[in-house]
Amino acid sequence: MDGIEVRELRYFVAVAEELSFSRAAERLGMAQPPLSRAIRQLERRLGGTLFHRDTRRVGLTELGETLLDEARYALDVLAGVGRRASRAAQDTPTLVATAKPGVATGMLPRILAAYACLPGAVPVETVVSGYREQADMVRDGRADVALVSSFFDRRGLDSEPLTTEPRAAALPAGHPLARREELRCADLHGEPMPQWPEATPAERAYWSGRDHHVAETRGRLAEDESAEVRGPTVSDPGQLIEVVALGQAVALIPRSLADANPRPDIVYRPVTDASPYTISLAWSEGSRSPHLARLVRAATDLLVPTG
Amino acid sequence: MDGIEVRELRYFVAVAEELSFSRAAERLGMAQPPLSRAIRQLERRLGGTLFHRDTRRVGLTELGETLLDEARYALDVLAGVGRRASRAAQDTPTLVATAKPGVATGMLPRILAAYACLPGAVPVETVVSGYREQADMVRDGRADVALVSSFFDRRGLDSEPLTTEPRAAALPAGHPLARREELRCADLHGEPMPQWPEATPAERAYWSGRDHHVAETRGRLAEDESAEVRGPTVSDPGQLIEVVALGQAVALIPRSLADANPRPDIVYRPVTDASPYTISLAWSEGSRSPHLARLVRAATDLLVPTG
DNA sequence: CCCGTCCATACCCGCAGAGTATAAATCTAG
DNA sequence: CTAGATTTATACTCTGCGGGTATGGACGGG
Repeated sequence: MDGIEVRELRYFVAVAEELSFSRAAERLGMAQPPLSRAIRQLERRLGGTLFHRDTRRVGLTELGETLLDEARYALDVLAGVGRRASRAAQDTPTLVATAKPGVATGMLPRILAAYACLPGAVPVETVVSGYREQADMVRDGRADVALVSSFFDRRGLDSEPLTTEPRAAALPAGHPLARREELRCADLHGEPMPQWPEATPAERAYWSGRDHHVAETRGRLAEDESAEVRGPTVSDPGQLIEVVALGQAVALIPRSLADANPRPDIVYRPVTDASPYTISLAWSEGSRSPHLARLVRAATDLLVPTG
Repeated sequence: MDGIEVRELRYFVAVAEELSFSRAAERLGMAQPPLSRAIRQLERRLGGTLFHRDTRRVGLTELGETLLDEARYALDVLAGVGRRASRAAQDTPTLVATAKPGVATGMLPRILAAYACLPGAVPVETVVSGYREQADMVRDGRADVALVSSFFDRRGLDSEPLTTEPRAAALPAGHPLARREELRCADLHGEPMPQWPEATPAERAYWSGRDHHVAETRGRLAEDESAEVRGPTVSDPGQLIEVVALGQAVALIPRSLADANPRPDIVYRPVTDASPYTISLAWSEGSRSPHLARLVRAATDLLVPTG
């Protein structure tokens, strides 16, 4: 009846990810029998089974699925507490900021410069993060703040929008839609759209113009599964531009990305009803550092002139 | 270097709350020496001291203060995972909804009735919660959804606004400000305002009209410490009305509360620039139960007609 | 049909965490 | 100023639990 053990959660996540007790045990650096016992113990404590085991294959039950999600979340929170506390214990307090390479790169130095001018500013370290990794880095304490772009997973984070801009369609030069001056989301629905690897359904909806601006506020619960024509997979904006130029896809991109890539073989057309592209500053809900608060204040004062 | 132990967090919170190792040990049902050791070990792991101890008095260091906050949050998350998982393991899935007695009471039955009509609806249990306790109940898994009113601590919760209404000033009948038709927040700043017990700074700012609608979006970081005249302490809306009627204070209340209490000895005047009073449905970010999602959908469809 | 693979069971061990006794330190009372 | 009370820190012991090893048993592949 006493609270759950983190150790058990870690074990459970490992088994759920490997779908094998022996592989999970190896990954955890332990033997398999104690792992089995620990999972059994967790199941007894919860009063339900987490895995189907037919001595050959291991699969998650429905209960296991939901616990997996919750367990990951809880472990992130816990790791974040530990990391932030460790860093706060150092005698010279420091902030860590992160941003993905690309669109938002220019913004971070300006924010940090503005912050550095404030009295009592502490040193800020900048680290680059992989695509869509920023939110995780903030959640688990590897970073204090991140520049994130819509769409991102808001769980566990507070955020403040900094800039917002309309989105445009990037079309190969000869494309029929290029003749029109303005487009709407529905016009793009039959077209092949570039795919981002490991994108969530909500992210796919946003980048294909099917999110109906619901995704912005409560993405996890929103679902729009209307059929989508999937184009080639791309993993950075440069690839995306190339794919469009080759006529393999049509993309819905932020205006600034269009402006940064003027090319004769691509035409950009505003998409009037697409939800806008927003860059936000995000930080952990768990953290109440005054230094962090000042950095956030500096960023909003700089980019969202009060009015 | 390995992640933090929950046991350590529990111990730390106990000591931080009791500000005494021996009392904390008693509360935890253990002896005092192992507690001291555990805290020392935690301090070594973090690389900083958490308590000032002069063998007579124990006090939190700055690091301790921030860790206390984070630790409470993390423990809530963990407890929530455990409770939700235990409940999900029962063969008959159930949802638990909570609301404070008072303003929002009438709304919950309507939501639940609308939900109950849906196919596949599961039984919903209703529990009442103390004032401002709803968010905690959702965080630590005692409830799945809560009707919460601005202002509340959003950490760890997703929420969806259901209704929003302007706020008005409640003034004793003979009050000078009662002569004017409309007021602004600044007009109230010199007046004594009722105090809610254990209110956070952000809550005090909201109820005294000093939040500048910043509190709505990022309350934790907002601070407005301009001097406030504190009136008598009240713990429910009925008391608040009485206190105003007796001429002991002036209050900033939601319009519906004013409408529900027409009295000859109180006059209500709209406060045009006060941030509105919002009732939201809140649930844990950690949870992805489809039943919960349907309940949320039912509530929003009922109260926020799509348009 | 046999062998390999993978999970479960049985049993043992070591250590971390908890208890007891006690010292050291500081405040209070008189 | 001193004696007692209170509270944290130290020293030592012990026990329970988490982990390891060996092995059994079930299923699938060849």
